[in-house]
Amino acid sequence: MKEQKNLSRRERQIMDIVYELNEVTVAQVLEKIPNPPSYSTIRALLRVLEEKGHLIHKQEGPRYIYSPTLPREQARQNALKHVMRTFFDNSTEDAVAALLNISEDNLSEQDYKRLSELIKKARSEGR
Amino acid sequence: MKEQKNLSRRERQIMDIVYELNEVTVAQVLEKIPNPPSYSTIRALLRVLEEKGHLIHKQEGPRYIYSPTLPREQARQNALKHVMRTFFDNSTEDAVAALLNISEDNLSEQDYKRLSELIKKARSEGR
DNA sequence: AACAAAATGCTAAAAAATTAGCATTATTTG
DNA sequence: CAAATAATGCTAATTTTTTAGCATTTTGTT
Repeated sequence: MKEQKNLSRRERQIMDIVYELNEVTVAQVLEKIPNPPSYSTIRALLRVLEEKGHLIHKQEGPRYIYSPTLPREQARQNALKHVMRTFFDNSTEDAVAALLNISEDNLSEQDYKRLSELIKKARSEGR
Repeated sequence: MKEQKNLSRRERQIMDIVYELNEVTVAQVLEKIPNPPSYSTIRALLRVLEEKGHLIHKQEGPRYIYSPTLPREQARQNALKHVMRTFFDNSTEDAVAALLNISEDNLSEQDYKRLSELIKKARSEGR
């Protein structure tokens, strides 16, 4: 039950891409990396990640499609928790405030309404 | 204006500790690491991080005290943005929902009230 | 069916990260 | 103030990561 704290730099970069896209081919990973190494390199890393148990692949036509073994929901929870502890002293309020701050330009009246609903709901369910 | 995407495994681990504690000594870092390497090793890594511009140190009595060059507020924003993109498709709503989900057991009536306030405030300021 | 294109299998080398030891200097304490 | 403690300076070696090349196999196309 231990987490993927043990990822090297490139490995983490690739895992992030995998979680962003949910499923990836070698070519997709290559595209997503700014100054990418060779195709070979990506393959090697995906293979390593699979060996370590972080990815699985299925064959789809001519190519492999990789996806994470740890479901996105769990991975995102872990990620959030980590950020909460590292940067927000586990303060939900501070974290939400920062989220709103980041997003405010893109939020509609509708969105705010939904957010209020979320809190109302959590409040009632929480006790 | 580029970020600390280029941290190795240990480097990131150490930077996280630095951000969690705001200021650190070698000994503190050592304590915070589960299966820690030697004192020497931590020192070497802190030195590297300083060379790379991620940390600065001041002398305090007999020892160095390291702190991040990038202010916590900025670092936390970057971290949140990254999590948002990687795991939440940049959906503020989903992210807030996940935050509430993680925290719900620890939130008081008071806390919910404050969260509601936050949203109300953002809503009015947002336009 | 044959050829071209694109994928994987396997292997090995270069680069980077991680580690620790010894010497030296500063600080605390009895 | 002398000894012990605890810190840094410097250096070097091991391990891990990162990289890429060549061979082979599979797929798509004419």
